[in-house]
Amino acid sequence: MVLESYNNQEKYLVSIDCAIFGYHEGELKLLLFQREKEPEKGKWSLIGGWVNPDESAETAATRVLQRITGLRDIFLEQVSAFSEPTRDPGGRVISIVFYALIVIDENRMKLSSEFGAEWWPVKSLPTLIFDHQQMFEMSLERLRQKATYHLVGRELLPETFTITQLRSLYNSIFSKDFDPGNFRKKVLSFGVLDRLDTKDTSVSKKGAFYYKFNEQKLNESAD
Amino acid sequence: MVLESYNNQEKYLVSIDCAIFGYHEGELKLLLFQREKEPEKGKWSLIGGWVNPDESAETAATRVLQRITGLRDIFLEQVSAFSEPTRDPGGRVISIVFYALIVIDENRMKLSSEFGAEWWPVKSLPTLIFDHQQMFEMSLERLRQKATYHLVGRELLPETFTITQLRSLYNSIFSKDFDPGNFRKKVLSFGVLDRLDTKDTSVSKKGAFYYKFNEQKLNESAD
DNA sequence: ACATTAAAAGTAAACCATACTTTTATATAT
DNA sequence: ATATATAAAAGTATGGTTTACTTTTAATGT
Repeated sequence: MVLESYNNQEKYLVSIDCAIFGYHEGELKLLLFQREKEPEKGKWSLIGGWVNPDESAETAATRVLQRITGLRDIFLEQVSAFSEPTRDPGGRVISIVFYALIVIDENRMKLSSEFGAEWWPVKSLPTLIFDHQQMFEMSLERLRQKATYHLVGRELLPETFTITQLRSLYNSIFSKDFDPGNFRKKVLSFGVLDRLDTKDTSVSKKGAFYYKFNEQKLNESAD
Repeated sequence: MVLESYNNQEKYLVSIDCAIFGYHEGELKLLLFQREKEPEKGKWSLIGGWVNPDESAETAATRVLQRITGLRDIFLEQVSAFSEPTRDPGGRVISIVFYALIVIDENRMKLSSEFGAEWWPVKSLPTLIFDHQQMFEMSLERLRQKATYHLVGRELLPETFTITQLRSLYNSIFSKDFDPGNFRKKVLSFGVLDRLDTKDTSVSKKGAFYYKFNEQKLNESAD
């Protein structure tokens, strides 16, 4: 806005909320906080935080994510601003929502329990506070869009993985079963995966080759 | 955000900015304001406004749009929040950006000149202030996405129109020439257009049938 | 050695996009 | 009246992609 005076205008609290997706034990999961105080005590919420004076919303989200997970370089994308005047009963707060994708790795990841955070399967979430259910739904929709045009395995799977693991990730993102043969063909046609010489024999006697993302080809094919 | 205290937190000005698209004389156009004061005097900007205490960003955008154009029920979609701390040299302002689609109709539309507003072809825009160029680019990208999966004619064309007019709208949204036959086939396959008995004979001797959107079929096929 | 398992490769039909050609309707000129 | 020109509208042929399904392959454990 540029025409009217900047004085005499009401100011508002601005926060970020973040739908953190991870993939674990064959399921897409969402990281949630349990609320410790009234109102809404016991209910669950997305991870959030304030936007500080020297931060953009993106920077604030990155900071919060790093504090919770201990991880740097997390994939992050803005979903939408939520601004209904009464959306937060505690006061007028405008929240800018992001979704994030992280590799769930208990070793590298800070214990989320220290923040009262827990992973929930997206198929059976608890009741969320305020408008957080809607925030989650919009975030999942965005993730699906992203996963349609780009391979999202690098953000959600360990460094090496089998095509079957990638497929089961996609199955759980889209809540449907992709055909194994067609999925393989499609995924390899992106031309960004390198096949390794090693195999995963834990699930099949034949064994399935491990793959990893080729960063260079990934950059070349970027958007 | 829900955990920390709401006090002791900095508050910010929150505005909306709106990329208003219209279609006129075979061209996609953007409605812009010329800035009357320093800084950036003479430069152009998107239409903007403050978010009032009793309003969501969507409500604020609708109000501003109605004030500028005199029109109700304008199609409006949120694009993104822009929140770089220094994006506005006049102060910390977080702006939520929308794009809107309107039918340019001099009769029904309030003279935009009273606000110093002018229609600019998107192919030759003037220099825009602040981050408004980026706002425009993201808005156009969203419009293209929308137009890919939905027919956007109803929001941008008069009530009745020929397939050729619709095609030339799409040509100008995507800056390319769609094949007449294929475009017709594709567009009619959506199944939301009704052919009228009247024809436009101003451009061809054979004449081209007028079409209009069938609201019911449009609702049934919605998303 | 053989049965078993799931990966991996292969196939055939259906579907859709694209480039291009032909037909049609009609105002205007002859 | 008839011919001509114009662009709409319809049609066609090709190539690529998606989808459902089948066959082959590699490796393990009995």
